[in-house]
Amino acid sequence: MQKQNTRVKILNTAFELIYKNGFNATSIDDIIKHTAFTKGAFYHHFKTKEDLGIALISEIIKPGMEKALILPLSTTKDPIASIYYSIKDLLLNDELFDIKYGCPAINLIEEMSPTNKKFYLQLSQIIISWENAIEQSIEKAKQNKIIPSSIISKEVSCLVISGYAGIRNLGKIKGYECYNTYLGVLDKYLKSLTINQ
Amino acid sequence: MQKQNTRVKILNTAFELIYKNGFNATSIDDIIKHTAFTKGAFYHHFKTKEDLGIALISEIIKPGMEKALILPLSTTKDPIASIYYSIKDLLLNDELFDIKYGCPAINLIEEMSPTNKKFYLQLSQIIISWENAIEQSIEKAKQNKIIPSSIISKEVSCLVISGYAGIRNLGKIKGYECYNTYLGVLDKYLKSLTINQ
DNA sequence: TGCATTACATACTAGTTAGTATGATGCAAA
DNA sequence: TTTGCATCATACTAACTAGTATGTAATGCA
Repeated sequence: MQKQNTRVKILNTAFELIYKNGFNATSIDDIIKHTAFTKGAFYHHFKTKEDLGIALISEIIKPGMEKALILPLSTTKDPIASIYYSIKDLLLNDELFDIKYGCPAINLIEEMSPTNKKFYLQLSQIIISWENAIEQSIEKAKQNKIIPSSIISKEVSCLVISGYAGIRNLGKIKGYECYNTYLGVLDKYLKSLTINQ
Repeated sequence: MQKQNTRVKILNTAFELIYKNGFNATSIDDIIKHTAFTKGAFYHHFKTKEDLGIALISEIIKPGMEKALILPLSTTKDPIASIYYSIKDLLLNDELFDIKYGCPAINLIEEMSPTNKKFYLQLSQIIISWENAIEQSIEKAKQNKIIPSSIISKEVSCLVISGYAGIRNLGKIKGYECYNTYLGVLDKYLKSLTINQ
């Protein structure tokens, strides 16, 4: 019980610091300084710093992305609208995330995936899952005659995901205004795919 | 003459290492180890590591982005096509960039702009310049009756730039295939704006 | 030619880094 | 009660970090 508590506390503290400053720029001393624990506790629960990073992804970032972006798509009657609103909710209403620091998953892809294979594999899974969820939504919309069958679902998912990744990057330098602009054009794009626009 | 040479050599070496590994993960010792010079040379030409980073942006990254993405837009007769082809050229033909490591400018925005004001200001300028160039292209296309005046140029630039930033991030985990998919949907989107599709 | 400045090289420092070694405490089962 | 394991704390190390101090060779200029 207390074991889980300590581990989770360290993990949450690490998440916040790494989210704001990056993985390499956040030291283990930094992390434990922000908790009531010491280095002994850290290395009791995590084998290495890399181990902490992997736990961070699989236990915090991945569930968070799934809850915000994937789950809404699998339970909806209006797949096209759900793509839009899941992203809108995440960008405008998620209190956990600060526009200045972007998206935790995208940040880690940027920083770690080119140089660390374990990070690369974990982060790939998140993106591929989201990609699949969007593509299934598009196929569902085709079946429901909401959008024409000529639409290539892979292209839609590519534009949606790259747009999300990009706007979370640009938000760091342009602020909230660009989120609203992006949501406006995303909405128009998705509606332009539908048969009765 | 030789002074410029040493500085430029250090700068180019630093660019390559920082492009691949990030700014924080690249040490000054790393950089000079990849040149024929020593720490004395480094600190003769650069006041601090931050100073090197700023020089990197203004002397290598900014001119590179302007040449690849901004200049083609200001000298063309077909502004919409130029937006597409400038990005296509950069993604598929630029030998300097490796898909695995993304875009140097986007990488630095991701890593440094939230925590370093000088980086933030320099990198903002690049994005704003590109944004303005795209918006002017859209306005030009409106004047030439290529696209309807109802199109909001700010929205187009937002989708194009966020798409570029995002796909250079996703390229790190998905490889070249996603560049082609992205270029396909970018082409379709831009053509969907035109009057005679 | 003499001199000052530039352009480096070498050797250092103080602080930080991930990770380890060892010890203390509590708790659960025997 | 005692044994053993889990849960931490403290103190350490070796390697690395940005930056400095100081010296020296080359270069431009009077």
